[in-house]
Amino acid sequence: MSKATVTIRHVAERAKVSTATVSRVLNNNPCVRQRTRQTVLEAIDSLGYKLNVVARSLKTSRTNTIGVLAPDLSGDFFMFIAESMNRELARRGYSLVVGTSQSSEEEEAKQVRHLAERLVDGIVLIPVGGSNAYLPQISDFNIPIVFVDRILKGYRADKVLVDNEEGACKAVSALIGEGHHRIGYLGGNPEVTTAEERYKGYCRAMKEAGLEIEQKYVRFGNPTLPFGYRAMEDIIKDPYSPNTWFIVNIFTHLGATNYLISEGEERTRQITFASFDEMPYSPLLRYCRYAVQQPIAEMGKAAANLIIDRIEGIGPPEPQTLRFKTRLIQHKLVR
Amino acid sequence: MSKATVTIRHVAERAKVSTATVSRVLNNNPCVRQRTRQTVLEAIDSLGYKLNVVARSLKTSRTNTIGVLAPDLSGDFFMFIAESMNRELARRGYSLVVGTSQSSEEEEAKQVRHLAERLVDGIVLIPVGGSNAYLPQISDFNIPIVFVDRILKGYRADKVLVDNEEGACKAVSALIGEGHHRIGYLGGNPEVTTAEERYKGYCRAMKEAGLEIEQKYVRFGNPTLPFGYRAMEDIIKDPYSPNTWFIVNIFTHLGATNYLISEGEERTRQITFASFDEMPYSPLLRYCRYAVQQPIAEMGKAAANLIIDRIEGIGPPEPQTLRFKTRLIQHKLVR
DNA sequence: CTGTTAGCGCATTCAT
DNA sequence: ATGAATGCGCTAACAG
Repeated sequence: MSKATVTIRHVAERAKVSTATVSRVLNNNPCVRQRTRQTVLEAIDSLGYKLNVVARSLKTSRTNTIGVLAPDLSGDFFMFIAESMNRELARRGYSLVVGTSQSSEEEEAKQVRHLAERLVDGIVLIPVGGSNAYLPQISDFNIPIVFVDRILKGYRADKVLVDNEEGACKAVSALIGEGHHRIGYLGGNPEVTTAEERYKGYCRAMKEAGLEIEQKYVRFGNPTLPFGYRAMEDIIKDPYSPNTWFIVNIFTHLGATNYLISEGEERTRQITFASFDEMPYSPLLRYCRYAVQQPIAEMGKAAANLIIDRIEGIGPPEPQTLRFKTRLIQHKLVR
Repeated sequence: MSKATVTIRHVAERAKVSTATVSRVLNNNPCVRQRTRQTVLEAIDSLGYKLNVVARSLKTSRTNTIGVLAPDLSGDFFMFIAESMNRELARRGYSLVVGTSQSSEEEEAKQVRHLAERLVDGIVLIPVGGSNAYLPQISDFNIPIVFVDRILKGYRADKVLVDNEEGACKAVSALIGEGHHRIGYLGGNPEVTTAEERYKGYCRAMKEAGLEIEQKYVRFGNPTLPFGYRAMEDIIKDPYSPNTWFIVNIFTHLGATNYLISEGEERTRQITFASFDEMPYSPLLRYCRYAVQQPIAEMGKAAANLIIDRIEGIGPPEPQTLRFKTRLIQHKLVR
C-alpha cells in the first residue's frame, strides 16, 4: 500500500543511466540528449517518482520558500497582501510560510530569527514599528528582506510602499474643497513610518488651504479598532470638537464608525470622515466621504517579485523602493 | 562577515565529544551525562551554532510544517482560521505554509499534491466543494488531513465543524419569533456540506413554525459578494418577494447589503436579514438583525491540535469530528 | 553528452 | 553514557 519511496537512484537504474543524468533532466539542464531525456521521463512516471525537495534543499541550501511576517494575519490589509503575494510566488515556483509578530517588536525579532532558521530564502516583512533595535541581528542572517507598507529605518533593503503623504493630502484637500474647515486627525503613532507620512499629508493639505491645525484635535495612538472607538467616544463628548476627521486607516475608521452607530445621537448626522483604505465593506462606512485606496494586489505581487529577483540575483544590485500611487474614492453618504 | 555555517561537527570538536552526543543533546535525549550536556551547550552558544532543520528533515522525513489549503486567503473567515491555527502551531513548534485553491477543485487537487510533495507533515483542508473525484489521489500521499468548515464526503479524516443546522435554525426561529412569516433563503449551492446543513436548519425552523417555504424565494448560488449583490437586485425588482431573508454567509450578506445601500429605495427600509458569520464590521450591516457567530479562533486552534496529534500519534486512532456550537447575536437595526 | 564521486548536516544503529 | 560509521536523496564538480 504505502509505496516505498522511489528515489532518483531507482529512476536511474530503470532508465539505465546515472543519477547525475536523472538530476539533469529534473533540473532541465540542456546538456542531455533528447532521447535520453525521454527515457528518463518515462522511467520517472512509470515509477511514480517524486522529487524530494528536502534533499534538494540540503544540497542547494535553497528552499524555494519565502516567509512573510506581519503584525497579524487577521487584518484585511495584510491578508490581501499575503493573498496576492502567494499567487505570484506560486507562479514562480515558491511557497509561502507565514508568521505573525502579534504587533510586538520582541516577537517580531524572534520570528525573523525563526524564519531564517527554517531556511526560508527570503523574508517579506511588515514591521511593527520604526524601532530598529534588533537590526544587527537580522543583518546577521544574511538573507534578503523586502519591506512592505512600513519600513525599519536604517536598513538597506527593497521596499514596497505607497505614496502615503500624497494620498492623505488629496483626501484632506477634497474635504476642504467641499467646505470643511475644521478637520481633526485620528491617527497612528508617528514612529511608524506610514502614519508619519500620512500625518504629513494631512498637515500639508491644511497648510496649503491656509487652515489652522488644532493640536487638541490631532490624536495619535495604536491604530486599531478599539482605539478608533474610544477616540470617537471622547471626541463626541467634546461639544467643540470638529465634525470632520481624517482617519489613518481602516481599523481606526471601523472603530470610530462602530461607536457612532451604537450612539444614536443627533450630532452623528454632522460627522464626515476621509480615511485611508478601501475594503469590500467600505460602502457600509456611513460617515466615509473619501477613501484612499491602495493598490494592494499590485503591492503584494511586487513584493513577491522583488524578493525572488533578489534571491535569484536578477535585477539591479541597489535596493529598490517602489512607491505606488493611491486612488481617491468618493462615497455617497447614505444616512 | 558572513559566518561560514557552523555544524554539529564543529560543536563536537569544540566540546571534545562525538557528533552523536551533540545530536543527543539537541534532541533532549536523556542518555547524556549532565556534565557532558553542559559542555555541549556551552560549545553550542559560544560557536553560535544553529540547527539545520533541512538536514534534520532529510533524516527524519518530518518537516514540522503543516499546510493549510483554503479557497482563498482574502476572506475574513479563512484568514481568522489561519491566524489562530498559526498561533497554536507555533506554540507546538510547527510552521504554517499556505496555499489557495482559488475555489477550483482542479487547483485544489494540484495544491494538495504540491503541499504533500513539499513534505508537509499534514494538511488542513477547507475544500472547495463536495466532489471527491480526486480523493484516491490524496489518499495516496498517506499524509494526515483535517477538514475544517466543510468536508469531502467519503474521506475518513478528522473534522472541525460547527453546528450549521442548529445555528441556521435558531436564527430563522428568532426572526419568526419577531413576527416575520415570509422568509426567503439566500444561500450557497447545497453540494457544499456547510450550505446544505444551513439550508436544512432554515427548513426546519420554517416547518416547526408551520410556515410555508416558497421555493421561488430559495436561491442557491456561489456564495460570494457579487452573488449576493445580484441576487438582491433581482429580489428587489420582484414586488412580491419577501422582505425577510436568511443569508448563508458573510460574503453574500455583504453583497446583498451593498446593493441595498446603493439603491435608496423606500422598500429597503422594510428589509431584514439574519445571516451566518459575525465580523468586526458586522455592526455596519444595516439590515442584519441576527448573526450566527462561529467560534473561529477555537476552530483554528482545534484544527492545529488535531493535525499535530495525528502526526505525532497522540490521541485516539479513530478520526474525530469536533462540532462547535454557534452563538446567536442580536443587532440593533439602526437605519 | 554522460558517469563517478563526494558530500550537504544530521540522526541513528551498533558497538564499546 | 558515548563514539564510529552509515546513509537520508539529491546536486555539482570533475573526468571522460
